[in-house]
Amino acid sequence: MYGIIDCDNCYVSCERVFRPDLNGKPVVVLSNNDGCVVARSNEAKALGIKAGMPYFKMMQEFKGHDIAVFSSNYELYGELTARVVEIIRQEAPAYFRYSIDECFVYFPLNIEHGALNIKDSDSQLHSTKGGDGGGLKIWGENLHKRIKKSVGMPVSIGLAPTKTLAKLASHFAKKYPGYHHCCLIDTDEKRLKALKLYPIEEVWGIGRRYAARLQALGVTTAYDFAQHHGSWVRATFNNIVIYRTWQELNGIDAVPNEEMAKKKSICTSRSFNGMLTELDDIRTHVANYAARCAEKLRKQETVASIVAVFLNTNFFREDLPQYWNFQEKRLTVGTNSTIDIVKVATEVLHEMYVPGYHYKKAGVIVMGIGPNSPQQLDLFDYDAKDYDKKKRLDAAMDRINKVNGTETVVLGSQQYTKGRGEKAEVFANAIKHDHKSKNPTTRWSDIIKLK
DNA sequence: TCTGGGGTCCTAGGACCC
DNA sequence: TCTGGGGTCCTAGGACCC
Repeated sequence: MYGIIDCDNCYVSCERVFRPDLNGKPVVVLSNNDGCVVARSNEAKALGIKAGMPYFKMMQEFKGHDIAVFSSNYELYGELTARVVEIIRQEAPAYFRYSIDECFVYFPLNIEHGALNIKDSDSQLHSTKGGDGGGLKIWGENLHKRIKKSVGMPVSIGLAPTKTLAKLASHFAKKYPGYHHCCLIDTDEKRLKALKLYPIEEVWGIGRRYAARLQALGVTTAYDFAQHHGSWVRATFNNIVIYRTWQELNGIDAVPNEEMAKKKSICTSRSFNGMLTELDDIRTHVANYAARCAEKLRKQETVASIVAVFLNTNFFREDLPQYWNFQEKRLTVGTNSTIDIVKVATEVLHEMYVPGYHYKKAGVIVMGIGPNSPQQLDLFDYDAKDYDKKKRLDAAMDRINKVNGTETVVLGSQQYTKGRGEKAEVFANAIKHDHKSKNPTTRWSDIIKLK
């Protein structure tokens, strides 16, 4: 049996942990640069605010409504969701984190004759008879209570024989209060009932394209899809991924369980606050993206041998000339040194920058990722002394930035110079975030004071 | 004026190896 | 007229996820 624990309106719920006065009120959280709506409370959804809606349009359309608005605060969301995962780790026999707000759990159970036979004696579950899986249902309800009480995060829990069915169950847990935040699918009867109530376009693994094709073929619910023969699915789509989804809806465990321990590519990109025309300004941003990529590489103990940069103008501005480019550079030796990656990324940027355009966004992608030890070195061009020096420098920077806060020390090329005599700014300030909350769980200066 | 930022997997086709 | 039988690696494009 699988379970999925899904944080309800995750970012909004994080903000509400320290703003309980906002419970019951419409709340939205914005993307970087306060661009789009990325999270909405149920009240905001009920008003008709759509996901991905540009913030300025929301302000026009919902003028006069009392909507609480937050810039995204990933430091806070990362910390609170880590607490949720820690509780899951304590309560579940096996788990893997799927995204910032979702976590799968796994129970080594067999369903036979409608009863749950618990094989894992260490688990806190109790065997049940009669096919209603009462033990698991109670486990889920208790997990919800514990997370709500200890972290303040409301979660929805779905439990079923496959991950796709568990995701489906969690939607019912969210939608109907009668489930007490936990929905269990442990019989064929419940499975078929759930499938009939579930629109095909909301099935995990069915995106916009497949949904449109299926609907054109007369498939409107998960049930319609599951009822087709497997051979029909294979013949129609000739695609193993959608076939696995079909299997999972029919109760066959088919989607692989891998948790991506190490990223195979790492990307850091941002839209600029406004538009930039000068190479020097863009270079500072790219240096920061590159430095972040290097940090991420070191954190997962890997090196990269390809550094790529992309740069583009503002696609929404049809009145301006458009430019888009992507270029990469391959290195003989993989690296995770901030100095190396910033240097290469800057060189690539120089090659692709064309004056005269209004640039809106850039990004750095590192690829060709491999372990940092043992590492393949260059036979002819290897300076061991330099390599060790950079390694020690990076380690020192990481340590200082961890203890004293991000960007306490950065390379000179990462500093934004405002003008003569003015203090240079750091990366975090280059992004617009007019409605950002504080970080009471990670910064002493923001700690909550009780009266 | 203002429009996010990350990732993964699969497949087909081409280049190359013996 | 007839033109082998295995492989690997890489890339681009298309789909999906949060």
